[in-house]
Amino acid sequence: MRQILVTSALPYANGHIHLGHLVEYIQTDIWVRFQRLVGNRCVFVCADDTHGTAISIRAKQEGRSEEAVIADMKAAHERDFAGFSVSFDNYGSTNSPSNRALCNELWQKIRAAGLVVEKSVTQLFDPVAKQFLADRYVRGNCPKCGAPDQYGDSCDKCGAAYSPTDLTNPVSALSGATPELQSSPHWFINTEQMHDFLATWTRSGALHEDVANWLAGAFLAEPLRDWDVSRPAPYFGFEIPDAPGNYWYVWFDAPIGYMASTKDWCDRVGEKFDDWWRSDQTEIHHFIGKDITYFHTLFWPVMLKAAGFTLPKAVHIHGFLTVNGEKMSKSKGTFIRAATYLQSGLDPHYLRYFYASKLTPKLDNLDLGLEDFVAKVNGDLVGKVVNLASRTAKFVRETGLAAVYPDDGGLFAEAAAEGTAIAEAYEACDYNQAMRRIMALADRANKFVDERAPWTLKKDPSKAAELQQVCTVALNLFRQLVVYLAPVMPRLAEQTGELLSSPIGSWNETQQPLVGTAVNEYKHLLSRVDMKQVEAMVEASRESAPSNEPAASTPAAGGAGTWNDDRSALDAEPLVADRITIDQFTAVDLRVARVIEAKEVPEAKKLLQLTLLLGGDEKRNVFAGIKAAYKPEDLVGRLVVMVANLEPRQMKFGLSEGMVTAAGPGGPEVFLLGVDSGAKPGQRVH
RNA sequence: GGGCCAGUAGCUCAGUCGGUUAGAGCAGGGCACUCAUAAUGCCUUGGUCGGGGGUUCGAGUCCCUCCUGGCCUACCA
Repeated sequence: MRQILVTSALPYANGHIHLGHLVEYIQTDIWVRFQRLVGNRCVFVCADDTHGTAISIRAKQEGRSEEAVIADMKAAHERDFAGFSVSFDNYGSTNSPSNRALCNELWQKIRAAGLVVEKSVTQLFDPVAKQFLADRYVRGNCPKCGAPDQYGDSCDKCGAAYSPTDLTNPVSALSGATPELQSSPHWFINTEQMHDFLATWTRSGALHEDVANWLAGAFLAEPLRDWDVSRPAPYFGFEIPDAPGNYWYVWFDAPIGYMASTKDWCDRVGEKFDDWWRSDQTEIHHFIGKDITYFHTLFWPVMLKAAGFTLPKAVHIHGFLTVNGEKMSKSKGTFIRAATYLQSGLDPHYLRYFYASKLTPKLDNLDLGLEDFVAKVNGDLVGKVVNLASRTAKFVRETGLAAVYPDDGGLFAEAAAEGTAIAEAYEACDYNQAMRRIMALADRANKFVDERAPWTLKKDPSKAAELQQVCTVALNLFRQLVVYLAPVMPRLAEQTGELLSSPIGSWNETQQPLVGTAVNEYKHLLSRVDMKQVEAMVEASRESAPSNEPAASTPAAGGAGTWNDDRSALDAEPLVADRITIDQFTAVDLRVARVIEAKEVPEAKKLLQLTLLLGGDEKRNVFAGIKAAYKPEDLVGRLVVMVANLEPRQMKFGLSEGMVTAAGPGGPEVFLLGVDSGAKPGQRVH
């Protein structure tokens, strides 16, 4: 029996769980349930990731404490996970006493190992908010192209990367004050000392070959840079004991949260922590998304190694979720929260099955095609698997299963033998292959029922024994499939246990037929999905109507009159605290303009070239970064709002004489400002 | 610009070490069945394996090159 500790990445306490997150939790939970089913000791822990600047800012905006914010989010996360049958043994928080204690312990050991170095860092400091500013909380003019209101790390307009101290006219997004340069001590972990260890560990089999190759090329080919793990006060996190006024950076304490959650579980159930994190007997498996690969494959192993803990046996990395082949989109309604799915009435296990049918050990993105989803659930689960019980159970309602397992031509034995390959596929996270094999078995079982036609036997009382035999075989083949599917469809396994009067609790039950038990009345085990349910869920997730349609015509799931507007957009671009005068506003000459020409700029990735008419022959040539969101032909003729007195800017493709106004985060999600009908080109916006 | 990955049927994808006539599921077409949730079974249409070149007795598979898409990285506006 193996002893296995499994983690999923800690969701950040600043947002709700959505279908993208669920890829990971479902992938992990299936693996965990599989391990338990085959008889391994498998403990699954997770926690909320609670620290960092984003939480503080949100708390401030909402006028309550950080603790209050994270408590609410934790409760919401746990509800969502429970709704999708994610079977954590413990769900903790990085803001816990156990995590603080473990952070201290690791820190001391990493220091003792000689890996900690102190260096002075010069950063922008907000004199009003009295804190240092992370890159994204500094806005200013791009040092390269001069574009206004850019983040401190890179420019949306020209893509230039720079440091926040390079911005011209920098402004704090927190207070609107002009930040000042200020130095402060920071503590770093010198990962370069562990270079050789990492070179070996990344090739130890813990990582997919592609990942090891990427690390070798992108990081390990040259000396590793020191990793800055401290932040000066104020910061929502744990204060570093031997560096008062400084806090551990969220990515230092977050992975330690895996350990803290394990510790909490140990304390609760009477286990020893060292058996799980300081033991050769325990395999540690992390499941993560590819976006956080290097934290888990470089820094984390270094921390564990330096502090003398067990290294991960494997880090399983998955890709991102797309919906209908595209990035999840709030405007298209494909940014679907876990809670919205649950409220829609769709069975959460359907999503588990769908993800399982798509998941492989590769890092590829996974697409949730909504039509595909409906077809798979209805075709595979209802049409093939559950159909076996549905078409035979009632014939043995009175007799129960035969006392001796009849001759089935070797079907059960063949399917039992297939168990090895299915188990290997689960173990390797190749659920796609496991599902394919299971469905192939379902096909064979349905064929058997078709050939033996129990409905014909039913008509001839002298064939009652044969009828019972045929149904005993069919129901055993069904039950075998359900056991194979149990890691994915735990609820179905329970229901099947009730139907056949014998609970399912072990993988071994696929190897031995069930005989002589009572068969209870058949009730639908799963119901078909109607595309309309899915469409309703998408509608409930849609945040802003794509056209001028009033939002009120599409009430959200919460009922009429609710608009379901969360604050995610605000969080992405915090309100500017700095007030302006009316004069400053009127300095911006906003005008209604008609797009009279729009064309592609072939060499440009993001730009369209627009000719805007302000009336008469007053025209402006404007380059707009909206190529991913609009087609030129859809723009010609429409009215937009432009900044008419913006300093003209020489761009690679020509002179840009203004700017069209739009909302949205960028890329395909750009929404041009329009005006209500009646407005005329040239009119000023007041 | 540099690097990495991918491209196989309408869709989603298998395809081992280079080895027979390139497979599956879904979708499409036909037939059967009527127990089952319009479920199931049988038959069937559909591919220049992104293009081109090369190595080889033999290439979806190996090499070169080009095209397309994605990711990483650098730069330009």
